[in-house]
Amino acid sequence: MAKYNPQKIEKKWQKKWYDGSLFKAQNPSARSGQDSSKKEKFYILDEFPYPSGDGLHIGHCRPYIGLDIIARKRRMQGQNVLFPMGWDAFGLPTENYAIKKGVHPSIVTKKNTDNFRKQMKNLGLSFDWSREVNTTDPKYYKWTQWIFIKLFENGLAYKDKLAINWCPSCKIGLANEEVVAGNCERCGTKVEKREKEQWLIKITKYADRLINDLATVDYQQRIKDQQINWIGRSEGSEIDFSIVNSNEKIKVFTTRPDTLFGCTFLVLAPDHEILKKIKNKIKNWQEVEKYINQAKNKSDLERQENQKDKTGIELESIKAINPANKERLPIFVADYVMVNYGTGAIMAVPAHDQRDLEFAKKYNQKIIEVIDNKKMLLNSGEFNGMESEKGKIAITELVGGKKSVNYKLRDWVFSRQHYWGEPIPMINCTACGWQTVPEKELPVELPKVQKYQPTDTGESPLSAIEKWVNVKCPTCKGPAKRETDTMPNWAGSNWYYLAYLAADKQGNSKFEIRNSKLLSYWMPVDWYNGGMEHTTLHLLYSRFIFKFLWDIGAIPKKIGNEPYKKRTSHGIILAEGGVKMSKSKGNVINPDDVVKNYGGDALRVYEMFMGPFEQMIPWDSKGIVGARRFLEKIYNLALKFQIPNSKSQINPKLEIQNLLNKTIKKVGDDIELMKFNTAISSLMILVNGFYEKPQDITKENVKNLLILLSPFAPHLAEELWEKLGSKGLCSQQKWLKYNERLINQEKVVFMIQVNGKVRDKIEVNAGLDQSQIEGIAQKGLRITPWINGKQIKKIIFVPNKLINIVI
RNA sequence: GCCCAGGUGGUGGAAUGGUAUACACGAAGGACUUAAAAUCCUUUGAGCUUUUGUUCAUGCGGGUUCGACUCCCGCCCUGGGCACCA
Repeated sequence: MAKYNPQKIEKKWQKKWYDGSLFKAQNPSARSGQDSSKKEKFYILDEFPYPSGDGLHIGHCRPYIGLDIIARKRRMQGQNVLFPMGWDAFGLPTENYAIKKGVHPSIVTKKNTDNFRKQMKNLGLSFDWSREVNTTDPKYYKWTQWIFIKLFENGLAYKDKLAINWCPSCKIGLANEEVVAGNCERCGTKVEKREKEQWLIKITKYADRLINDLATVDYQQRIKDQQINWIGRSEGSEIDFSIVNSNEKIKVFTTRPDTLFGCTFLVLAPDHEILKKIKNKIKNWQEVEKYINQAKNKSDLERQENQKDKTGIELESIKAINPANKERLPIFVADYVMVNYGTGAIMAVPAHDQRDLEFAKKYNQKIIEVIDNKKMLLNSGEFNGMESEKGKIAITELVGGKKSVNYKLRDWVFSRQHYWGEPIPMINCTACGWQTVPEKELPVELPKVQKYQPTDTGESPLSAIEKWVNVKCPTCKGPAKRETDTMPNWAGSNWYYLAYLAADKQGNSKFEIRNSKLLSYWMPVDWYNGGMEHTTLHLLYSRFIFKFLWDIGAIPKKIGNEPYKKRTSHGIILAEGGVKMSKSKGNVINPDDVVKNYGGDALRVYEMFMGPFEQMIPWDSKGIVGARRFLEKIYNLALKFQIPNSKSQINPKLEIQNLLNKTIKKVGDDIELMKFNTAISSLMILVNGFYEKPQDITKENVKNLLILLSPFAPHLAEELWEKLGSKGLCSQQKWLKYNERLINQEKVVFMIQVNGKVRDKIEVNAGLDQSQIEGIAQKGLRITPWINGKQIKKIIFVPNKLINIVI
């Protein structure tokens, strides 16, 4: 008997599938002529990877395989499936490699994407390769630039000088999102603060919509929670505090205006602008200034470390007035108050705020309780006895404050001082100011440079190319200069799900983001899967950009303003022992090796079987052996039916039918729930069942097994389908429907419990009623000792399942 | 500190109110073999028991229920996210 040889089988079928464009999604125009059956569209998407030089990671494979299973099943169910793949190819590692080796980044990118594509094909992933996109292709980034222009035209892109997070190693400005615990997300170097002119995008303007519209989409709750948390909306009041003998006022933001009577001092952030205005009135200004300078030099990390030991300094000879009770309040400067949140000043209520309490104790400030344990106000003048929740409005009104909303979300820093990114399509004219590059001149292509490394001054390497930098102002034709900063990695991934709709390897130049026919047909994405680490970055950014495009009419209104109908997340794969895989630890598993040793199908089955899809899970080099064994078992089973005269039996055995129908239901349901591990387990049970009753199974049974197997191990299914002499391709067969009648067994095992403990089991015909079961149950020899001489209080009956005698 | 997800055999895990430990890995014993690998068969939560059985066990402590891994309350621990956010 021939042996299962995945290496040979897999190459053969991959060639058939990809050469035959089997997974090509049909655009509406192409369909109208020939396909009158009107298939339902299904757009399923996984995040496109950054094509690094290390090649495909074993962890990448898990989401791709999972979604491939869903895509393959939906195709078999007759849907017009769009399952595309592309490359998010701008980025630092490629640039760093280019700097080191002196090779142009586009050549490195080409090499890497070729490798990724090959690796993906080795897994039999059913991507529509005719729609492959690459963010570094000028035809692609023309539209990334176009979106920027639209943002600028609509007042959502602006330039501002601000203290940015600066990585001294990468020589690059970082968004808040790219700073992890005070360090650069990429290289781990301690981040510094540096003032720089930067482009910013007003994502904060969309903060409320980004929260509220989550109610309209089907995202895993943990994803919604994390986004809401990140945006950090909090409602409160803004209240003005006058300063004695001054016209200046200190505005504070508080979520607890009900505690205003308990406010015993104010605290300003060290860089609060009012300090400059009132410094003449501050007796100890020299000391205060010294404190301010110290605070400025503290890094974010140092501030975090000093959380418990709060420092501050009182402004001597100056007092504020509590607008509620007219008490005179001391004013402090302390670095536990942030300048960029709220108003940069707080009213301290030490009785009801932990941080204020710590500070008050250290600097001997009064502590006044204003809320009792029944959440009623006290020590609050006319408001005593009022519910604190009502007091929020009442006290805000009393002092002439107004309702206010604050967010943790910041505007999005959009400038990078690097070569390998999309040039920002802006021109600065001394006479006219910032101008957009005219649309017909897009894309602004990256010019060729000699050196790719960023400059020590922090300017982009593009700034050195005078010929490119100096241009005519599009408005007045006077001398002007191009923007030399490039866009962050996130720019190209903002809209890539739209790029797949029109992308076509041959006709890429005709690519048009505003194709309403394609948008109307394909959007929104029906199912989007990606990593949890992108929840607050890419996922939020791309939702924002889609809403913006919708607002300006680039997206047909009827589609709605959410790009993704459903969002799921996969868990990462850890190394054996539960630690992260990393090159430095030498514990990285290479998918190429696994494919070589066990086959692509075995890798697919193992990665899906290893545990719940959304859960983090360690790799187990022994686990893959089980997957391989399972496939060999199927191979050997199916070969028995190669004998040409093996005829299908007309009346297959009922038990096998029952098992098969149960499996059809279980596999189908589980795929939709991404419970791939239990789907495979049920396939194993089916195969084990076939092995136990070889005389009862038919060729038809085995063919059904192959159809169910095909999304998981498509190569093997295809090969055996052919070997059984079946027509067509297995992956193009109709998905199986189960027969409800055949799922229900004729005989059921009935549990007999006494006081909730199982004391006996009986096999009876299905559908017996309570009195019939009671009769059988009480006669049972095993039961009698338990109920003998006892009073039966109650009998619980669950049809076809159990009877519980309570004594 | 706040938000989220978890805690089940030697291991990955299954079971969402009704037979706890499916499925797989590993281990032990056996068959085949000159031998090994592969394959196949048997056993495999712990205890008591010759068997029949029976008791205990899903992080800990309570509760609801005829019945709880599952629901509720209070803890402990692990992982992820956020964090002087007023």
